[in-house]
Order: sequence, then C-alpha cells, then structure tokens
Amino acid sequence: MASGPTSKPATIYDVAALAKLSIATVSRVLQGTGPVSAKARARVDQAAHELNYVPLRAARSLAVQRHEAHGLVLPDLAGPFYGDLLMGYERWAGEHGQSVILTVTHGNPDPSRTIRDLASRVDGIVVHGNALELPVVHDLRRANVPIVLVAHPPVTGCDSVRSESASSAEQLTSRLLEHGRQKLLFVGDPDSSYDVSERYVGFSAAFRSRGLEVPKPERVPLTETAGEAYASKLLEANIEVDGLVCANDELGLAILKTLGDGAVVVPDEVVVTGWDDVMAARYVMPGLTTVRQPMAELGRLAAQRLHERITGERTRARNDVLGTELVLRGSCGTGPGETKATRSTG
Amino acid sequence: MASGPTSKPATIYDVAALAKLSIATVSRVLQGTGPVSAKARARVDQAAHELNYVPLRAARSLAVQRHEAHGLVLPDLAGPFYGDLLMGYERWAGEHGQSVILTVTHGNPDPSRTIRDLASRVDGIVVHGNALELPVVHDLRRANVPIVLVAHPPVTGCDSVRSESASSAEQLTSRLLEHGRQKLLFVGDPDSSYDVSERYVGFSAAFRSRGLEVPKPERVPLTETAGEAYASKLLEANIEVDGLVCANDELGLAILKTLGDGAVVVPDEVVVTGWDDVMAARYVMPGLTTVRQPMAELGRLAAQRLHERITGERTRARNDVLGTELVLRGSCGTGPGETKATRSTG
DNA sequence: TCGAAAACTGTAAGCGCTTCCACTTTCACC
DNA sequence: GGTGAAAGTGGAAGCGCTTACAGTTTTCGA
Repeated sequence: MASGPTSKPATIYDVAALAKLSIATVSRVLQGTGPVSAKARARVDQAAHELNYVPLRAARSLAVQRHEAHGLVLPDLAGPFYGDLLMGYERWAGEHGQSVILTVTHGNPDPSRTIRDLASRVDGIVVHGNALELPVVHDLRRANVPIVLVAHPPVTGCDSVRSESASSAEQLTSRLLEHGRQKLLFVGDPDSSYDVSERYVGFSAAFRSRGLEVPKPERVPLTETAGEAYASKLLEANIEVDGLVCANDELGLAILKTLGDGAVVVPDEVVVTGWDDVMAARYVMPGLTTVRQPMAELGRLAAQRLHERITGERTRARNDVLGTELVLRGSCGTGPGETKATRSTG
Repeated sequence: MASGPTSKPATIYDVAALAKLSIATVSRVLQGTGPVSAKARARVDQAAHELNYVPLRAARSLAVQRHEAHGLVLPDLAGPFYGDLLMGYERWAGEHGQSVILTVTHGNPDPSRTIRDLASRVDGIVVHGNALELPVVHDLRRANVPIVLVAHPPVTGCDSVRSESASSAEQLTSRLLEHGRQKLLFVGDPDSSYDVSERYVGFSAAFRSRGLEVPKPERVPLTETAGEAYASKLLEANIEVDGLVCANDELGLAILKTLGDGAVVVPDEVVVTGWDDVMAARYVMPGLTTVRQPMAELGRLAAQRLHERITGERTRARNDVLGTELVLRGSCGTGPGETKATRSTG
C-alpha cells in the first residue's frame, strides 16, 4: 500500500509504528548496526518496504556528524577532460557510497562564499588547480576541511593529484629538436595554470640540456580563437619558425588548421603538437601529435585520496603524479604509430 | 581570532554566546528574516565573522524541510554534450543558491537504490532520458519527488525539456534527397534513445512525404568503433549507397574517415552527416555536416523548470522543446557556409 | 532448576538549526 | 503622562535520525 499522492514521505516513526517496534530497532535494522532478532529484522524490512521508506539524509548527517558527500570544485566543464575527470570521480564515489556535489567556479561572482557554503554540506573538497585562488584554499585548510588538490602545485599539508607534465614535454620537445627542428616555439601562457607552466618547464629543459637558448613562451590564451589569431599573425608576419609546441589541443588544432589554410605544409615546413588528445586530434589531417592524460584515473584517485583523508585512515599528505602518454601522429613529422608512456608516482 | 587547529567548527550557539544574544536572534540576522536592531545585527555579524561561522546545512535542511539542492542524473559524461548540459545546469543552479548533486548511472549496478538515496538529499531530480529505466522514474513520481525529464518522451505529470529532433532530421534528409541522393541510409539504432528515435522519425518523414519507401535503420551502436566497423562492411560488401545520415557525430566521423581511407570520395560518391556538432566535426576534411543542440541552454532550462516545480510556483507540467541548428559543411555536398535554425517551444 | 551472561529492545538525549509564541522595550501620538 | 502598536528579543519545541544506557528477555551451562 503506497502512500497517498500528497502525503509526506514516511519517517522512521512511521516504520516503527507499523512494525510495532521502537525507532531504535528500526534504525539498527536499516543501518545494520547492533544486534537484532530475525523477527524484528523481517518486520522492519516489511514495514519499510511497505511505506517506501528512505531515511532522510539531513537528519542522519546531523546525527552522525558526517555527510557522506564530497565536494568537487572545477573551473569549468569545457572540453572532454573535465568530463572524464568527473566521471572517474563520480564512479569511485558512487561505489563507496559518497555523493558528489559539483561546483563550477568559472563565471561565479563570489567563489569564496560558494565554497564556504559547499564546505558545510560535505565531508571534504577536491579542488582543481584552475578553479580557486590560493587564499580560498587556505581558508578551507584553516577551517579543517579535508582537501585534495588536482593539477595544482603541492601545498603543505594538502594531498594533491596531478599528471606528469614536465618530463613528457621535455621528451616531446627533445624529439623535435633531435629531428632537426631549429626554431621551435612554445605557444600558450605558462602563467595560466600550473599544468601549462610545467609543460613550459619541460620544453625549456630540452633546450637547456642541449646548451641551446630557451625561447620565451608565446603568451596566448588556450583557445581555438587565440590559436587562429596567432597562426594568422605568423603567416602575415612571415616569422621564421619550424615548430610549435602548443599548450593544449585547442590551440594546436586551430594553428594546424590555420597554417594549412595558409598553404604552410605541416609537418614538412612546420611541426605542431598539442596536449590532451581530444577527439579532434585524431581526425585532423595530419593527425595532431599530443599527450594523453589519464583524466578518469585522476578523478578516481582524487576521490580515493579525499576519502582516506576524511576517514582519517591516512594523515600524512601524499602527492601523486600520474604518468602520461605521448601520442605521435603526423603533425610532428617523426613517424606516427609509435607511442611512448611516462610513468611515475609518489 | 581564528579557531584552533583541531577545534570543531563553530555553531550558532558559539556565535550567540560571543554576541551575547540568543540563537534565535543570531539566526534571524544571518538569514535576514524577522526584525532585528542594527546593534544586534552588528554584534552578530562581528561574532560570526570572528568565529568563521557557517551554518551547517544538514541542520538547516532538517529544520526548514528543504535541501536547496538539485539531483542531476546522467547516463555518463562522455562527449562534450553532457559537459555543456551540466555546465548550463550548474550555472543556473549556482546563481539561484541551489547545489547540484551529480549521479552517473552508466556502470552503476543498482541505479534504483542510488536514486532513492539521492532523492533523500535533494528537493527534486532532473533525469536524462538515457539514464534511468521508466519504472524508476515512476517510483520517484509516486514518492512525490519533483522531476524534470531531459531528452525523454513526455511522461504525464512530469516536466520535460528536450531539443527538437524530428523536424531538423527531416529537413536535413530532405535536403539530401533534393540534391539527388537516391540511396540514403540512417545509421544508428532508434531504440537506443528517444533522441535517436526522433531523428529516425524525421528521416522517415522526408521519405514518406515524397512517396518514397523508407529505408530500415542500420542498427549500429553510436560509437566510433561501431562506425568504423560499419563503414568497413560497406566498403567490403560494396553496398550501393550514396548517403549516410548518422545518428551522432562519433558515428559520422568514424564513417567519414573510414570511407576516405577506403578511397571513397565524400561527398561526391557518398554524403555523410552527423549530429551534435562536436569539435572534431569542424576539423575533419571535409567538414562534417551536423546538427547543433543547445546543450547548455537545455541544462539551464531544466534547472529552472525543476526549481519552479520545487517552489510550487507552477503546477501544470510543461514540455519544452528547444530549437536546433543545422550546420552545413562539406560532407553533405550541398554547399557549406549556410546554416539553418529550427525554433519552437511549448 | 537456577543464575549469569548474552541477546535483544526501548527510552531518551542529543545533533544544529528555524520559528512560533510570549514577553519586554521602544515609540508615536493623543 | 498614558496608551496602543510596533519593534525587538528570548525560550522552547521540533525537524528525523543515531546511539548510550538501561531494562527486558532468552540462552545455556552447572
């Protein structure tokens, strides 16, 4: 017998009344805590089912002083990466009975307020590096909120999870240099995010280890529009360049395409590489050489680390670094088909 | 004076004590309800700030019988659409003080349980058509949970939001037929989702209105892998076809590419179209003709509709249909550059 | 058969907040 | 100066759950 159309949802009292038992016993049956007789268990299960009873989370949270929920703070959701990250995260969280409350900061007029509010609904928060200013993170730390940072430089006492960048960038850049490229440029603003800065670090390292002068970065936003504009500028100004290491695929793709339209032959005249391995990277001609990050795994791991922190099963901070995979395609002119992986973790 | 490193967060009692006022007054100040003197307001604000006080949501939820949170249930997060949807949703929700709790059903062993649990943390739920079985939706309805369906056939008493499909598909198909295509096929399984079935409906309509026999759909999963396999089959079997209307871009792109690799000239010999306008669609050669859906707007609207339902400011069910945009590119052979939009709402 | 221990169950106290109600103070106006 | 209304404030109940504690029943060995 289901409840009437406009009735309030059943409470534990309703179940207790129907089962002719106390609410304490009902709670014990439903949560599987404490000893209960088989008879009581049966009666409660029956009653709960009959009333379609689900415990109200807010009440439970209040009583047990835990929310069984994680907060996830992302800068935005454009591109496939964040989707994959989120998916990996949600998956792990779901499997471990944790809800995920999502907050997107890009365009939010007052992230600080939003985050404080978030903190009062969850047991801990995962923050993507591009999503929040450092002071806000420190506020959270001060308030004793468990935090895991994603793609963010390590902060004392906080766990962090990111994927390797510098070494793959160095590897990629070295490869281009070794194949005879003389005028390589890094396209993208290292100040725009930690990840990008690391990529530039790797780029620079490749030059330095060969005793070459490190080119200044071409500080361009990481968007298709900016990529087009930059490539157009190159075409017009007729700048002497034979390779462009782009900070992400959007940039790489836009540049690849614009150069192609401008009758510059990629990879013969100019090589182009990206970062992220978005879907389009394997559909352009030539295919865009790029670096694949394990986004879903990153999400999964972040969820796990946060959980460990919340439950207190680990107190020492960890900083995990996940390996990336170099995806060689036509745009870099050094033989596609091969694929190289970097692995490391700490 | 911040609280010590391991102290529990401040409660309303702490604030009241520090401000030398009752918790009732503190609550009134902080929530902006009821009359309070300027003096009291100042004292409370000061104390709250000093203690870095944030009301605990669970306690508030319990007291006010509202969660100020929406549940969002998606099948998965692959591809850019769901990301955009989510982004539009979160944006609106955030602006209106609602938290978003995300649940992904794909791969979830017991969605029904998960959803019931979700329902006890939120004021209402938005369900994507591909995410849940109908019975689960009905369970929710029976439990009086406000629901908004996205990309789902209307259900009596539920709000729904979707983007127009049939008419754009008909338009697209008609265009191909009018440009002389004789052997068009629909690629994708109409049973796989409501959206796809609608696309097939439109496809069929174009044939029927010309007195032509409607081709049976080629029932293929909506993935790149399936697309490749299907195209390979076409190449081998040497099937007589001059156009493929694909149910999504993944399929369209994979087919486009595989055919090209097989020396079939697109669009001259075969035209190909997709659906969704993913990024890669504008980077392949030729560009993939496709249909763009306003995903962010869909999300935004879903959030708004749910909110209306929750607050009770509207009780009659609405079924909104958002217009889509036909994006013509090289792959359909009928002159790119043009772009047509369908508009309707109800 | 008895008694102690184990198994089970219920009572009641909170968790931190909102809000009704009653009470006190202030104020405007006759 | 006295009055009534309005403004401000606090006490206390209650939201639905968990859980310590105490009370009751059952079990089982002697």
